Amino acid sequence: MTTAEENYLKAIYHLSEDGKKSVSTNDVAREMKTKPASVSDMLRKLGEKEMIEYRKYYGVHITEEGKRMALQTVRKHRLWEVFLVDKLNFAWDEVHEVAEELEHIQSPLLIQRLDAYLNYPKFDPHGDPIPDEFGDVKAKPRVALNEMEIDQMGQIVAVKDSSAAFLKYLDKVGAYIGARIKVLDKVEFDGSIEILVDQKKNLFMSKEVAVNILILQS
Amino acid sequence: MTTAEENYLKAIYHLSEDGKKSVSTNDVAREMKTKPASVSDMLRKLGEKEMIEYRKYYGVHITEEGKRMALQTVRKHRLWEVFLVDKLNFAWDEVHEVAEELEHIQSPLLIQRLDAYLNYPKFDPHGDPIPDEFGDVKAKPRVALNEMEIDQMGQIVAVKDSSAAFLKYLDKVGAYIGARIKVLDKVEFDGSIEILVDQKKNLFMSKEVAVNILILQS
DNA sequence: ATTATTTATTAGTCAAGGCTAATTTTTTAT
DNA sequence: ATAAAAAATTAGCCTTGACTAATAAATAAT
Repeated sequence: MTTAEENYLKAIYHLSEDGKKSVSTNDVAREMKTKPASVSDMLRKLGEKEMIEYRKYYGVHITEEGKRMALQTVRKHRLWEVFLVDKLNFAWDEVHEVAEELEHIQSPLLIQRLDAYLNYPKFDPHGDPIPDEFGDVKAKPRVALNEMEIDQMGQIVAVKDSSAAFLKYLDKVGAYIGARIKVLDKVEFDGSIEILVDQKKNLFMSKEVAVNILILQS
Repeated sequence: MTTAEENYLKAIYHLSEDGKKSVSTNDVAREMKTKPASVSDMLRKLGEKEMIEYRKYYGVHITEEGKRMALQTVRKHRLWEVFLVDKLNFAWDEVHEVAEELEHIQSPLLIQRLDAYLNYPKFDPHGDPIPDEFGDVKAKPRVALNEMEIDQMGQIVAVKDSSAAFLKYLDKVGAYIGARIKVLDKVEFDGSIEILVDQKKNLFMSKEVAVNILILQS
């Protein structure tokens, strides 16, 4: 698998995640920032390698093998993101580009060792679950609070920014890991959000705060 | 700079290190495991970019700018090697291939952070000095004991294998960091070596031991 | 000094991955 | 049901970095 193939497969995998049965050439082109003509070519190749089922003019469907490969790449990407944030003190929103390069390093041993070194993390800094070496994802995905809709409920399970200042702020306003929350209102204009904490306390916060709070939805 | 260009430049840099004024096309081809025809092509390109001075049929000479670039790649390579050994518990002789890939990740910030995280190491696990961010190499190179010639002298400055077992062995035989040594004899057949420690104690060791002892030559 | 040999370069090809332009197929709208 | 629009594919070209075969230049040997 070349780097380009890995990237296409990952894109196709992500595009199929949202329950979509088949992914169109244009979808892939948009995601990959390439032209549809280039995509057609690559789909033919990935089809021949049986990473996808490719029926001309009808989009693609990822195969089990393709999914396995894509999940390996996703695993590597997310492990590197954890490394960058936990060990090298990158901010959670600074890591994507670099991880996009690091994920293509070919060394199963490296990933195994990295995983152990990071203490087998289950989530990346954005709250997305990290597949295990077999491509299995056990953990339920977390979502940033700002991405939730009105009336949705869940539980605060983690924060992205663990700076002292941020934790202090959370403590002050009465938000804590484990708190059950419900979205009461969202302001379209600035992305600020109002939530109900533990069915008793109303809490209004800016988008800047909300993006850093991870929710396990229920 | 592409990955290929970086690799060629690094090869040319290494080949010019041994005081050679100019490096031949064949030299580069051998080092890069490519054919001379491919090298000619790349030399023309690197010449146009003024990374090297290229006179057809007369080999190349690296420019200051080329040296600067090559040293950046060397720096990245060696920092990653330290990471792999110090943090991920790779053995010093297992890291080269992976570092060869990692060195091409493009992110100055990453390298800066990695350097800090590793505590600004001055040497890689093979004893080679790590250039600073400006390409300056202050430290004198170290050499593995097995690479020294008869009658050469120096001082033990580090070990590559820092396992308890190895350190215990060194202690037992009376070798220690700081000891002054002189090579008395080398056995061609198995690479074993006999040294004089602190001008008084003869010590015979296998190649397996010698490769793990780093000497600052004098 | 001329030939032989070695070394290096050019010419032409290939695969990967991108592109544009032209064409074909599918979908949508009348 | 057919025409128009949208989507996808093919054809043909480009660049990078390899290769082989053919040629040219430099060096070595007689």
